[in-house]
Amino acid sequence: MDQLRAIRYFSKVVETGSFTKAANALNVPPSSLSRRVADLEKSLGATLLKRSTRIVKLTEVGQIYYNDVQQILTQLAQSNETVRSYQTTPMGRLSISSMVGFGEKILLPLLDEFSELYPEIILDISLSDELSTLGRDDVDIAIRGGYAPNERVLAIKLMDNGFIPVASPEYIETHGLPCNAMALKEHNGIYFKTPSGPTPWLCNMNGQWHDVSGPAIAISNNGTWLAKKACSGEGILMSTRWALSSYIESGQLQELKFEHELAITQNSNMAVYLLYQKQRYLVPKVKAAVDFIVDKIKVRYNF
Amino acid sequence: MDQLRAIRYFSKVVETGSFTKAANALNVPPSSLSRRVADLEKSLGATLLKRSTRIVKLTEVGQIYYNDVQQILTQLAQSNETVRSYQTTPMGRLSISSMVGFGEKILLPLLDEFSELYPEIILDISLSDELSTLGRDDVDIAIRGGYAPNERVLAIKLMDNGFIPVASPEYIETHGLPCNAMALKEHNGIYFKTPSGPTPWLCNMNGQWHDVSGPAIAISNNGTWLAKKACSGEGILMSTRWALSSYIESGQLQELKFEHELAITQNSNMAVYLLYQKQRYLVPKVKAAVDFIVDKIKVRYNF
DNA sequence: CTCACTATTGCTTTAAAAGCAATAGTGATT
DNA sequence: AATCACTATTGCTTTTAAAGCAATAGTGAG
Repeated sequence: MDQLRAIRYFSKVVETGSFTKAANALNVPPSSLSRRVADLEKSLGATLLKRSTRIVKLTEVGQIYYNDVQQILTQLAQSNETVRSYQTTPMGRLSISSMVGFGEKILLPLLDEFSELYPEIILDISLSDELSTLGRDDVDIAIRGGYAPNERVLAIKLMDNGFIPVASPEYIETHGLPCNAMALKEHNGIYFKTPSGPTPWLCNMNGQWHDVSGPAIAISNNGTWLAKKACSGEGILMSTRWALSSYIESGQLQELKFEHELAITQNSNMAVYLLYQKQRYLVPKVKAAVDFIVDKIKVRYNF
Repeated sequence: MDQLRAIRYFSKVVETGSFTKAANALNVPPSSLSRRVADLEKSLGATLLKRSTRIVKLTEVGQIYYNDVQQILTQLAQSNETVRSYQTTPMGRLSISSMVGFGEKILLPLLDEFSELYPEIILDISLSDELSTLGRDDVDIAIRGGYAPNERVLAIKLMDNGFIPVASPEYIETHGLPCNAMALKEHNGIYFKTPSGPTPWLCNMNGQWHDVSGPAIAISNNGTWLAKKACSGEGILMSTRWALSSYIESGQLQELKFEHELAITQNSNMAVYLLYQKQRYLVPKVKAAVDFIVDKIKVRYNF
């Protein structure tokens, strides 16, 4: 018996919920599916599917087996692809997931260049601040703010992700320059929001953490909109240096510096990481993209 | 093409290093192997094996593919077994690996009872202090001193693994009771050896670690032998409480207590863990053994 | 209670491995 | 350097297993 084929048939039946539909999807007669699945069940000595003419559903073991087998199928597919594409030119669909802000501001412009260099790679970009697992999901490369990845995943630090406070010159003129971190409590706050909530203004003075957040006038997970608000003098904003650098350079915003540095979390080593599955680095398209992104960002942003 | 069969053929060829030997092992003509492996290579578009009439060896991709595929085969075999044995009585070969000392002193007596309870389970016990990976190796259950397992492996704490210093009454009479930890430096030392070397006597005094090891008169990885030496008054021994408790109870050895506790590593939370692969808990024999061991040890040793 | 749809089964056809014998190539040995 | 022994491969036939088709039996909805 070709167990692999039987498993594929079985999976399709589970996914479509019907032998007939699965048969159409696979372009084989329903009788084949029926027979192969029956073979599989016989060889396992267990009933995987509870069938009636109207409805097909998984048994308890069937559910367990389906889950296991799904993982095995993807692993096998990946191994096959690794070998197939080994020492060939980079090509095919490359799926990249990135944090929204970083994606819009830095990654997408970079990938435009990348596409010119490797026209045979079809990019599939998802921007989201929710963290994807990078295991089950078919994401080749993920870019995330500093969190610890698991052992199968390799993480490369792309750049710092420290937050800095800024305000427009107009705002400072009107409201005065805060003389120290504590004074921020009296200022209008524009807050960046992560999936785990708005980021407070924190300050570490002599080993003690203080929350120096001022009254909020705007909260969003969209950095650009917040930066606009800051530019028009509505308040003080804390965001990442890379998100703000263009505004600072043009003079629209200016960095506020204090004796005691500000932060948005007590966890100090915040950074942007590029993540990929170690074994997938052998796939040319993945290797090409990882190398390209890491290299360009090293050159352009880590002055 | 039956890819699974092709992969099995391929693997056998790799393992035996020869098409002919593999063919004998599998009871099929060599031509079948040759053809199936060729099919596989064609479908992958890569050469997996470098053949000459005398020698067969893996190419670079072949090596990668072989490693990947090995894992997939074991996973599939395990999934199959899970289903096959689902809700049947515990039976079959159960492979357990344990630290030597713990195995001899605690586990094996326990497993004698287990065998009576589940006569259909054939036990396969390996005692070793080297740590096995529990992934590739076909070990169902492993018992190890506190180290962090990976995500797929579940760890259950069986008992503490703290080391205590002991000496025989005769030794104390002859050499005097050490008045504090520092005084140990003047005493004869009997040292337990782990794979990473002999275990020193360490003492944390006011946040500072001191090595208070005395001159060694015996070093071994065999706890029983060391305990005998300690009983005959040759020196002071540090070993685990569970290894020494019987001697202490009989009065052959007595525990030395100090103001500042002794240890053999700066890492404090030493413990004995039972490890198993999460998904394998569904296999009755594994579940039976895990439940049995954890339960018995909870009842008997965690007073 | 009937109808429509579905999974299954018996039978035939088709495809793909197994099996066997012969061939060609390679590395060690003399 | 030439032969020898052994091995992987290939051509061909046989065997096996899956595909394909048509007919059947069973079940849930209306």
